[in-house]
Amino acid sequence: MRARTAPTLEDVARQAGVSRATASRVINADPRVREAARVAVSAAVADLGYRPNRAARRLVTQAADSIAVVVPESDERVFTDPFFSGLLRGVTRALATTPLQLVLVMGKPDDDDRRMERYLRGGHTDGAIVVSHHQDDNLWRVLAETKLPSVFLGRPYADASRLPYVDVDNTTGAELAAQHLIERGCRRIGTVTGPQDMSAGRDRLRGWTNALVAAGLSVDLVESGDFTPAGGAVATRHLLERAPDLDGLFVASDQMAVASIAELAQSGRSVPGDVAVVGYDDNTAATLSRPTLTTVVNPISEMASRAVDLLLRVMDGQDVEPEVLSTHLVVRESA
Amino acid sequence: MRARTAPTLEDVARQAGVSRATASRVINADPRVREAARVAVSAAVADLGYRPNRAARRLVTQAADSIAVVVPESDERVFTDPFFSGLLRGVTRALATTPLQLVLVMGKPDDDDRRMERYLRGGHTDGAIVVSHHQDDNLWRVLAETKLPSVFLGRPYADASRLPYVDVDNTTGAELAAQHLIERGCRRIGTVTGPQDMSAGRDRLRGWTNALVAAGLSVDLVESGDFTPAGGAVATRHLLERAPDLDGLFVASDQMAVASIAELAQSGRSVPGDVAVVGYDDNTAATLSRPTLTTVVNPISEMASRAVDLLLRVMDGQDVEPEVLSTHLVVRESA
DNA sequence: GTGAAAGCGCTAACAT
DNA sequence: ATGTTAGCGCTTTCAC
Repeated sequence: MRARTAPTLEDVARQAGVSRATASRVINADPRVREAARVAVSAAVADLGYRPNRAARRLVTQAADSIAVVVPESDERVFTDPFFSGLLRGVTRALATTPLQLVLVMGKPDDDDRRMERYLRGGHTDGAIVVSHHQDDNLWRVLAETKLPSVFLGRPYADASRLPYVDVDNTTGAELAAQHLIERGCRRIGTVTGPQDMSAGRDRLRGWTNALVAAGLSVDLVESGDFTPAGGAVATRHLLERAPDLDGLFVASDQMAVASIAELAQSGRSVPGDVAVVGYDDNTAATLSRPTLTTVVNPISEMASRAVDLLLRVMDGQDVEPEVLSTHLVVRESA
Repeated sequence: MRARTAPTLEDVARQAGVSRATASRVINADPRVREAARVAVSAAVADLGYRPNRAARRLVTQAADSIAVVVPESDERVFTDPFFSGLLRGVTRALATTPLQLVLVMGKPDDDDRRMERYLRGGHTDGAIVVSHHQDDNLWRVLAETKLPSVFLGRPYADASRLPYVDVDNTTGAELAAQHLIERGCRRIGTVTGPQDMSAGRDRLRGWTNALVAAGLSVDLVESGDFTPAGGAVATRHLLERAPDLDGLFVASDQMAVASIAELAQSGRSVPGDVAVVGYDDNTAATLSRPTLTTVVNPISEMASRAVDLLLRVMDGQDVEPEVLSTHLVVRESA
């Protein structure tokens, strides 16, 4: 009859005929243990179904055994935008092979005073991945001060942080999108941007601008969005008022692009017939949309797992370089 | 100058001029402490910015300070289906006012052997909320055996478990949907069901059947889906082959309904002109879809927070009764 | 009502 | 290479 309570390291040691310390060494892969002892302990662990008590380990190592994914956005946004689903999926998968647990920390900075900052400073995690970083977020400062190993997913707005990051080449991505529109024959091309206090938002606007300038087209049709469907709809409406002859549109996120298409339909315009539309992200919204979206791939899951790799290396004390992934366009029905 | 390391209970006690034990009592709201001591300790806590060390507390109380949300589905599904986003949002919010942490446990039972079962048996959490329960999942057995406080979100397939649950009246919801189609004048009405090894799938089929039988219509046009867009598309195609004269369709989830509409369009049929479509869930897919979806409200976030309330009470040793929420139809463009 | 002391399960010096 | 020992920060008897 197996004992009611979970087996402890003590039990393992006794059954293996060694001391607690040796058992601990085996479990933590310390090299200096005899083969025989190693085998005995491993057998005991398997037999007893031993699992180290996390709380006890944390208490003594002062490590949290977890990493935080920090998202300075409302839970509403986080749980509603496919971008974040992809993010969470990537992080979850990358963490699956480690003993690390994922702690999701979200909320606008002002939401609950400085809850996030307190959490980060509290030493509750061994590392952090910061996503959706805005210009005014002082997260990078907190992170630098606490020396908490951390990496940004998406280049931080100001490079001043000197913190490692993984990003995708948003500028080129947006250029690809705009060029596609131009090659299609569009001449009156607008854009609904992402937030201009985020590097992704700015880079995508820059890419769009680059392409239009190169083609000798006017770059006046810019309306700013905030990556939400509602914001995208408003921006599109404004664009239409300013340029009823709009024939091409680059929208900085798929979620906004879907809203744009709805607005366009509302105004009696067909897509891509009257207005060709290119989105950004290539998430579920792109394939669920009618027409399906021509869009730029934003490999969020891959970026997430790369960010985890990077973070693991930082936590290991290694020096790391930022990583920037390349991207490409996926042509579907909308343009 | 503040100390580099976080203040401990010892520090608080010293500053308040009491023993560690008394400080602990104040923090845990033990009634037997003098008012003066209570005030002194509280002041010290505030002054020092003291936060109890979770690991230490866990170690001694043997409690995990966390609850698990158990989803026997692939991470792909969980992070892709808006239903689960709503779930997570509801749980997160309900937990915000407690010191409990959320641990997401997901994966098909066979995915990683019996990882889930091990986790649940391991005593790593103080309670569990089980979502998306299938007929063959033996989770309820594990839960009953371990006596881990738990509640199902969505009635378990077999009531045998005697475990508390919160559910929504799926049968009535589906009836509402079918009745709407009937009142609209549809006479050849089909349905794409949810998985028949889940109570939600069966209840929704039952509701559809009830309504059609009551109206004297044939109930032969049933094709089973699995709540995924791909499954919904296939089922719709089959339905169309069997009944080219289909004029009404009840789809058991919004995600599948969107796929159905795409299939319908593919076959040259308009919605709602040729075929009226009603979905189920009322999540983001419903409003992002073109045409927008007429659908039945599935108040997942509310169910989630109710489930948390229920679980908290179970953890507190109280007896609880299952809760079943009512629902209603939201009429939009698709029917 | 309060303090002293034991101990939760583990790791990490420090011996040997 | 291995055992002994001392805590990590907290709660909880058990005395007083």
